[in-house]
Amino acid sequence: MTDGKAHSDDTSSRDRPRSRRTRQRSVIQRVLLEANRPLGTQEILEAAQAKAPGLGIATVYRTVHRMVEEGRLVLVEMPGEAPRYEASGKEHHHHFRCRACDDVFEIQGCPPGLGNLAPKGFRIEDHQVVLYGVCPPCTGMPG
Amino acid sequence: MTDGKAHSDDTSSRDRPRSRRTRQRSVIQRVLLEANRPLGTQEILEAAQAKAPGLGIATVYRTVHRMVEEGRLVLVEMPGEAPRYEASGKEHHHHFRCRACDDVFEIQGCPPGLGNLAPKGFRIEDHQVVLYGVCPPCTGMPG
DNA sequence: GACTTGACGATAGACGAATATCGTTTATCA
DNA sequence: TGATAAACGATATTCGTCTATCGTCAAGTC
Repeated sequence: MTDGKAHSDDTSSRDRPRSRRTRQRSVIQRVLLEANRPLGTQEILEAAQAKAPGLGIATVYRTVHRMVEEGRLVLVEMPGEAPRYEASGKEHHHHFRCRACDDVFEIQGCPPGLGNLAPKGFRIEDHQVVLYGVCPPCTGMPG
Repeated sequence: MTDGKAHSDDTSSRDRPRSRRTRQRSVIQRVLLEANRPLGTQEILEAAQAKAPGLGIATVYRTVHRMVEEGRLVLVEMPGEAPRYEASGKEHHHHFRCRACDDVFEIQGCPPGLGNLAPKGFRIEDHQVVLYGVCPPCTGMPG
């Protein structure tokens, strides 16, 4: 290691000042961890403002970045759209995007045979599957 | 039809002025149609400038948009990246993105069972698969 | 309660991508 | 070949997202 002195006892929190539990931060964290789907910054802002009026967009970005660094949140990118964030630690899964409400949902499971798709010579390290359609609420179905 | 008078003989070219065959346009079209992979605007610009020095980025955007409208090009979006474009009319396929050179390649075939992934109530209309890894040239392999 | 400083909200600025503008060039056709 | 306007290159402007700044607020601590 090159830097990281003082109270550095963990690689992932090198010399960051001690963090405080503020109302805004708790609300944003709760919103993200309780949502069972990835949220964008604007969604986070609106959901959080319902519980903490006046909360600003800068705080959303600050908190989200911090949580990503801490490993509590993962970045979810959908083609052609702004980043979303979801709680980390979940099982391997993919996403479904509703074309009616634009929400993104988690889809458990993974299609087999993905590793055999690419021709010889390609080294496959990872993959991402995105399903598009209409979610249950938007089809009028209960669930 | 509501508008479209004069020389309108095709729905897809309603009242657009007659197009001209210019050097720039031919070069851009050739670059795109001969590439066997989706290209971004910057890639298109650089490849086209090799054959038509001085060609500007505005012309790339103009030509690409026109070709998309004409149905000769389709938009290819990868998560978290700027749009790419590829020749249309190809069979259903997906893409592989090399993490070494950032190029995107076409992958024929499609994993089975994608329609069964989503839970009951979700109506699946479409899907997209993205593979990540290292392409043959970047692994040092011939092809 | 008072002090220290991390965190806040507001907002200006940065940034990359895309579009609009405009004077010049040139494809097309009589 | 000359007239017309489509297309061009350069570049200013816009746009959405994200970051930096800064004065104020308040969490944590003694």
